Amino acid sequence: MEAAAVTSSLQNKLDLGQGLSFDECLKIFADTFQLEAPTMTYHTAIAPSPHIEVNQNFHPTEQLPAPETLQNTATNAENMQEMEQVWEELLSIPELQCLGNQVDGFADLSMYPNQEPLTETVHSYMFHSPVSVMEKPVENAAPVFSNDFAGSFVPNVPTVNTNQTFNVESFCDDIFTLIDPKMTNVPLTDNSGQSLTELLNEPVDDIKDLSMCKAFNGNNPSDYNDSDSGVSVGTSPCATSPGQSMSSSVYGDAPFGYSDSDMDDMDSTPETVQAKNPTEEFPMSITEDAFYSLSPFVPLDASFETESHNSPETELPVRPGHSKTPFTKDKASSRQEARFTRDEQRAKALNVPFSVDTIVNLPVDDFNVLMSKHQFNDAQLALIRDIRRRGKNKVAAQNCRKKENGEHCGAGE
DNA sequence: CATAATTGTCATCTA
DNA sequence: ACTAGATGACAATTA
Repeated sequence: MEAAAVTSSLQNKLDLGQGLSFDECLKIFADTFQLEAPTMTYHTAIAPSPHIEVNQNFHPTEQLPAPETLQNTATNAENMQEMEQVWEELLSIPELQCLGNQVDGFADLSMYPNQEPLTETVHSYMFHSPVSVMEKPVENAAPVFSNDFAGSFVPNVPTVNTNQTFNVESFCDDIFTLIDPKMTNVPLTDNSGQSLTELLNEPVDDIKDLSMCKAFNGNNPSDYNDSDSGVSVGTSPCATSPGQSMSSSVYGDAPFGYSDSDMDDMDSTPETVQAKNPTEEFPMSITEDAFYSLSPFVPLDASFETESHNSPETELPVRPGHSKTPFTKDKASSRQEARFTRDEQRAKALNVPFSVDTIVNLPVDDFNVLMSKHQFNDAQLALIRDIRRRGKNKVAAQNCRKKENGEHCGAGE
């Protein structure tokens, strides 16, 4: 039984403790059903979602699927029923719940085949935060999400033609190209190199974008509440009620596994997936996640691979004050990135549309202009200042230590 | 498990 | 008054 084969294959991997990415699962699918992974069409294989062409070259008028697409479509149709069965089995596996979310994301999309902004969002974002897609009230999915996002952080993001084939491998490649600084020369979010004008022109200046963070923050209020300096964040309207809102469903299933220990608070109420205030009705801002997803400091590849793990301690550090162990031993190699991710996370929590690097390295004048340009709330301002202060102090400390070592070497040795 | 080294952060001072 | 830099101290983590 192929269904059983797939299920057991995935389950086996999970049992082995391997990170199982969505991509990987799909490949298992493709292998089992003898599909050509590169041209596997999601709309028949998984859900009646539109074809999505993840191609850097977007051809708005190109509606006809490639020949191989049709072929695979037929092939998939033959296996569709069986695959549905597989999915049911797979979704019965707790570790693969995220797949269900992601598929649901596809399904949701399929319901709105013409919502290009949304599919555009999916293209660059869905795999990183399936829950957001899943839970996003598509009816309310204002184009502002994806539009702002695309315009803000991924100016080169290809527009998705919903009638085209979804190319699995190219999709993944593109995704990683987009999110992995190692695979792209484009500093997508590390806008430290950008001119102030460029930064200011970023359409992330709408306070709505910022408010949308509340959906995300909601599930992680302590995230910004735990500012190391203890400054500020308490004033955030986002930090209303710790332990509430979207909670672990987001972090647990979120490919990026924002399972910072800061989120411990929420673990007690994993089912509390609800907004605390009107602004939180926005499940998540594309901007924020996209931003951090693309952050050069986020170990995306690692987190992506472990997205299905749901292990709260597999990702990201904790602030020193926390008693929890921020890192597992296998994460040691990514300590540096994860360290930086702390502030990235905080910024993410408050939907600060700039990279930590930008915040830290921007000249005072430019920084002030930037702050005035974007209408940040108190919490965001405080956080940004903290990030800037910490970032600068970190550099200063490093310099100081270098200097100390140099002096010691020069004088004593 | 204990220890030293490393690193990030905070507090404080100075320019 | 504000910011940046320097530095000591502390805590967390790693080797």
